[in-house]
Amino acid sequence: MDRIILHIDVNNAFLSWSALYLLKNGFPYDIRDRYAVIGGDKSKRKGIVLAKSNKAKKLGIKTADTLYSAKQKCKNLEIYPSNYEWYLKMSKQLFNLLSKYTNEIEIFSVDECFLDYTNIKKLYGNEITFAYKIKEEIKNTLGFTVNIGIANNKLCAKMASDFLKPDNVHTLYQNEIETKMYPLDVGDLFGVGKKTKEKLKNIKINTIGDLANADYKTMYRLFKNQGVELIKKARGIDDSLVVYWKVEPKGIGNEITLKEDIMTKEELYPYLFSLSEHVGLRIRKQNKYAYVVVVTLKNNHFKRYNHQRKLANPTSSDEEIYKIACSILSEMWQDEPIRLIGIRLDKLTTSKIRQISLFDKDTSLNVDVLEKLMDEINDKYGSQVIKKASTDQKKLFHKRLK
DNA sequence: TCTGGGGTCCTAGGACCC
DNA sequence: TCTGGGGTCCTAGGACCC
Repeated sequence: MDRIILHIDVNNAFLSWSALYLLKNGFPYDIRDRYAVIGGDKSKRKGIVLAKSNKAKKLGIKTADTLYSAKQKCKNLEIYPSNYEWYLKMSKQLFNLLSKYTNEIEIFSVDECFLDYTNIKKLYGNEITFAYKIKEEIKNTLGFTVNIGIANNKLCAKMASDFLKPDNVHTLYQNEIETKMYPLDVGDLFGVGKKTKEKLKNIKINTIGDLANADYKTMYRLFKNQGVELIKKARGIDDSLVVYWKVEPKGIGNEITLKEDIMTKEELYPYLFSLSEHVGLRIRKQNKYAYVVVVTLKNNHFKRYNHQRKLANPTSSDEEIYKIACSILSEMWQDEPIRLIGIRLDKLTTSKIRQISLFDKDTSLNVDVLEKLMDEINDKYGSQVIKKASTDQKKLFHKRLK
């Protein structure tokens, strides 16, 4: 049976949500009807467009444009600040509304999600009718519009929700891929960014259809495995599941653009310290520890580079993170003006204990740890090593460890 | 008045072990 | 003295997404 997947995407999320916030607080008009953008703080050197109204979009203003260039495109552009706390609230309201119908929802970002309709179709009927119904429900109860894409997999549902905006429902079923998707510019394909698009255009691949029919050998030569994946995507093939349980983050990072470029290592230490506190707090909130600390720098030419260090024992301590970060910074220091600095914790684990010596007498070993240890041994030496042991043998093993 | 911050995934090369 | 390859781990960097 074909799957039915919906992708729900808030139209101009940050701008729509800010519009609602302003209206709620007595603002005289709806910024969705103006030449308006949500912008970063210029005084902090973050002057870029985060979201734009449809009117502003029509003048060619794009997300991530500098506010300067956005104003070049529209002299009387209105710029409003972002309000992340409010955005999170609105986001939560949206997902709560949708979870009335099913819990098979995958939250993809603050303003979009996938919904697996396959199993609830018998409850709610035709998916197109359902999509229109919840689109209206969202508009009437929450006050903002969404686009909904309907397809037989996540990739096509996402592509479909990107068709004509705003406030629309589109389908992109298997049998519509050639007519609806093949004519699109190859850069419109999810997963094809600026660089890949350029490379593709160089070999005369201009549309998604061109990519779908591209020569495997050529694609492999130029893009390796990614090339083969790209062809599959262009043909609308995607087997990935709607993952509706809470996804554990793989890493935790914070970075900051400095008010001015900084020339010396020593001046960066205070920033490194406060970043350590930030990521430390976040990782402890999740009861996790990190095996890897990464320091990222961006120089005044916007070149980014990073160094990392793997730890023997994972950590969640501010001081430890800070010390390691300082040491990494020294190692990577190139004596050039620095615009941005960041710390990231990677390879997260829920357990602080990594290695247990089999002959260590005073390990406070519990079953969880034993299981983890077994997993590690199995991973390393092949699954049969421990699987074959009987339960009794396992107990014996456990006892010996004690 | 130049150009954010949070992520994920992939690749390539070197070290190291068997 | 000479010569493998397979596998894993680690690091750096790149591309992409919202």
